[in-house]
Amino acid sequence: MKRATDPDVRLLQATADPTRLSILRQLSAEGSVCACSFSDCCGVGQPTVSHHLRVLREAGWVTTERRGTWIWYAIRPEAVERFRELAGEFAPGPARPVADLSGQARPLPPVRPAN
Amino acid sequence: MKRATDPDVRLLQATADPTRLSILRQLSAEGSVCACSFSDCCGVGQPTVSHHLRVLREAGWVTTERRGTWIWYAIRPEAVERFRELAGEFAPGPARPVADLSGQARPLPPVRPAN
DNA sequence: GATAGATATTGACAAGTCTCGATATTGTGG
DNA sequence: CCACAATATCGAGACTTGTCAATATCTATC
Repeated sequence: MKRATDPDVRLLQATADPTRLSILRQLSAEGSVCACSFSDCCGVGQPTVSHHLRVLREAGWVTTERRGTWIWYAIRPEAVERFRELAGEFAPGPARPVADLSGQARPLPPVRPAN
Repeated sequence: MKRATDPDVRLLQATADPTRLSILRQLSAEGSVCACSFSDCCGVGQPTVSHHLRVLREAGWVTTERRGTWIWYAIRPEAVERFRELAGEFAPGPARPVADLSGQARPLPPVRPAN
């Protein structure tokens, strides 16, 4: 997989892992969570948790706040907002052209017929 | 990456690629698109497009309809719905506990203090 | 049936990802 | 300064993914 440069792809890529999805869900439910709380919830070791938290941070999903020895993670509202914009972008498509063309022997040729 | 079994993760994983995101956007904009239209829009070869369309199909994102020699792809409404549910699940967190604890010398110990 | 066009599959390779053990870093308290 | 706890980084191994060239499959038309 080529490393994604598009911020949207990075945001999506960061959600596309079971461990990170669990982390995001826990953060969504509890608001702010100490890094140490993830170690067992996800069934992976501490370095792995740290790695996933870094991925989430670099994708813009979370912020950190150091408090003494431990570090609290929280979801960034901007990330949630952007993700919802993406969700709003996706649609089954306008006016279902397939149905519109069902009476014809063949649909209209595609925008760019071939290569 | 261990192959994802969770349907939600598969749905998210399918979006986490530049080519597939382009495909989903084009489908969202145009409704139903012939497979041959993707070859050039994404700057990849025909087998690669076919591969990505398969990933999207197996993740539940798209359906296909054969019409003569070519095949039309369209986004499944169920996928959009599920994706939006996921988007609604994510939140910056309830009541911002971090701020609530800012006056204390130390925050309350995490739910599960350590390993 | 033979031919041509559109799409799918196969096989291979480079590159990325997830995971862990070991180690380094940072902050706290004696 | 020293020991301890929490977190991050490093290096390596197993696995997955994206891409392509070559080939196969399927459909329409002659």
